[in-house]
Amino acid sequence: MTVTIYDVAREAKVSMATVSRVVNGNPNVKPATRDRVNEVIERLNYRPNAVARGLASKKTTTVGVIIPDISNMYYSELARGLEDIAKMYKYQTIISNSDNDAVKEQEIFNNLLSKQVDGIIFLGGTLSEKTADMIGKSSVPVVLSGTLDQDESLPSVNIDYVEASREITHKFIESGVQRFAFVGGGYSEKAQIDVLSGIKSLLEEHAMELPESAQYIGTEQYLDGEKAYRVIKETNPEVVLCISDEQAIGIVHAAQDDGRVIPDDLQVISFNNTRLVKMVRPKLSSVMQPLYDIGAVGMRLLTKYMNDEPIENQKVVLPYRIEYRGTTK
Amino acid sequence: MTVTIYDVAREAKVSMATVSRVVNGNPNVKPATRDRVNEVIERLNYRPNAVARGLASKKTTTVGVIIPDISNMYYSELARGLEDIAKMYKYQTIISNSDNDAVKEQEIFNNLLSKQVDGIIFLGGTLSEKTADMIGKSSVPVVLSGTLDQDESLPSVNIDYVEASREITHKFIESGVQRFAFVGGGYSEKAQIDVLSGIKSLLEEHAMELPESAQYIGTEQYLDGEKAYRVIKETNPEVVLCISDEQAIGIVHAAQDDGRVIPDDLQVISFNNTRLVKMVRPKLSSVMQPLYDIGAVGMRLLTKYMNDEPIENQKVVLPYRIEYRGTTK
DNA sequence: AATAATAAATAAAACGTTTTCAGGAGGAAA
DNA sequence: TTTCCTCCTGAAAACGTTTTATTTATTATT
Repeated sequence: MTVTIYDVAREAKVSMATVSRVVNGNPNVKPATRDRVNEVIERLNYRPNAVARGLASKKTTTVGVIIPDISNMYYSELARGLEDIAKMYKYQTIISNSDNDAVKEQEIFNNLLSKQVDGIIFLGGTLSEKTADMIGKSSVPVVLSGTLDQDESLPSVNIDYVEASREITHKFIESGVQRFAFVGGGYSEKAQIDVLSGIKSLLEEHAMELPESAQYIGTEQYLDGEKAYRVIKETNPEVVLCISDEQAIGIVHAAQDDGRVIPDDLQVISFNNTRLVKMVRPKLSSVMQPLYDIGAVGMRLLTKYMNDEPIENQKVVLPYRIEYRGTTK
Repeated sequence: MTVTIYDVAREAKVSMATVSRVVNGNPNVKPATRDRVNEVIERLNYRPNAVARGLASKKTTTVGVIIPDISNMYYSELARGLEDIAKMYKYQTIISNSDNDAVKEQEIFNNLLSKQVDGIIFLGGTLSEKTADMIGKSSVPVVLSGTLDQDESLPSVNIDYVEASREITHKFIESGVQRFAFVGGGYSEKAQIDVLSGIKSLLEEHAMELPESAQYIGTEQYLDGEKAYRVIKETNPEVVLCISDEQAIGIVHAAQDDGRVIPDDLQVISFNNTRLVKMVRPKLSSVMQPLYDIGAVGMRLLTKYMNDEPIENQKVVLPYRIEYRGTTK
């Protein structure tokens, strides 16, 4: 039925080994033989069975991707970067949604190992201790894209949220802002912690503080942004730093519905930087994260591990840029 | 190093065949034996090698997904639906971006076959003749989600764009609209053709027509929407039907910048229905497509093919709902 | 208690490759 | 001519399962 390497060998009057060499571009084969084999391959329309190949060679040219939610713009952008680079290096990607749930992550991880993937990319806003443990013990290389583990010992690609947060806070303090608010939530727990610590550290330096009541942790969705506004307005903030774009937009609209003028009465800036930021009026000020690149660089790093290339930097920090658009003064 | 079925067999003092039966839940094994084997599996932390399994059984419990662009909200929503159902049926998904390019589709398809996937889901706005051909000849089942082939002979899941388009056009004609415009482009060629045919057929019934100059075909992105506005404004349309949400939002903003009031001076309605529609002001009127379900139902259909279950309907048409929000009167 | 029927277990082949090791064909060097 | 390389090629083992055909153990039937 299906044509195997054996059929090709017989037809070309060579051994399977030779066919295998031709298929894999091994130079140890006489050009004449090579041509003959290739002709037969063409004629029989032979397509190597990657499963058999994987069993024999212990390499599957497949990488696993653990992602919180592929329908989330932030992560789907990362995924695209990932996949492009994977394809460039001839890898296929098995993608699985985890909802950033430790139990599901564990399940997926085991499934991937059972499928004998050559490496794994882990995306997720939080890295639970259990998950970090599992990754640490992994027999195949794992790279974190857009996350960090507690002790930063795992290979990862990120941006520096603390620094971005400090830079923003600094700018607002300079311009005389007195009352800050913070909105986070959803998958982005790590970002949340870092951004908060950035704000707090800088406020502290200026003998200011961020009251509990000016902090809202929700679900990173648009509707949750509207909810967030109702909560934080109690502290009458002049500016709100918000992790998620969707939430930020929700806040903008809720504020407008409440009769506030953006950015005069309230300034808003977000950290996710999906394409959304330019699709609303006023345009959302945000931290430009190189989402595509975070994925792409992560995958590139993983290929290095998989091919035993030398690693200069197991922890990559990508640059960000802060763009002040319409929602800030 | 890695523990194999053979190690388990030796340790449990049974044959590999018995271990295999236990692992696969085959009932022909004495409870006592089963327990003993399971204990050993647990103790040795045995994890079956899916690659070897795939080779021996000729089933990989893996499905391929050919998708134009995972970072596109429309498709990533489908992908999430897909993957959830796949997971439910114990399948893993290899996802690959095609940009809806026939050559890439061909490449991906061959890679997937070489990986011995049990089935393939094809997503794409257009189905080129070559691609349709390839799918027709496929040795594994293929289901189209959100596309149709020319002669509608392939299994597919869709909504009826023609009907939706006619319904909308009818509503506007009733309300006295005289000048229509249409904006399409990007991956959604099939949708485009259907929506256009819907508009035209209904206009014809009312002795009206859609001039060429009121039709714009671009790239489905936000910025392209602004461009689209500049083109179609020449015909001074009262309403524009637009395939892509992003484009539609671009049109709304461009029109506003041009001093028009939405929806009084210009009404806009779109067909993609991503989460975007509720994230802009005024909220975008749109055809509510069950995106998640188109993916989910497609995958369910595929599982039926893969498991030789009886198929009632190889062509599934899912219901849509038209929601008139802020961008229409 | 003997036999038939059924259930449980095994041995070994098969799946389609890669890879290791060994060997043959030529050609160059001694 | 002999010996030594180098370059090609082939035979066969290995990869870790499932599956088929067979054997052995157990239970039911008379």
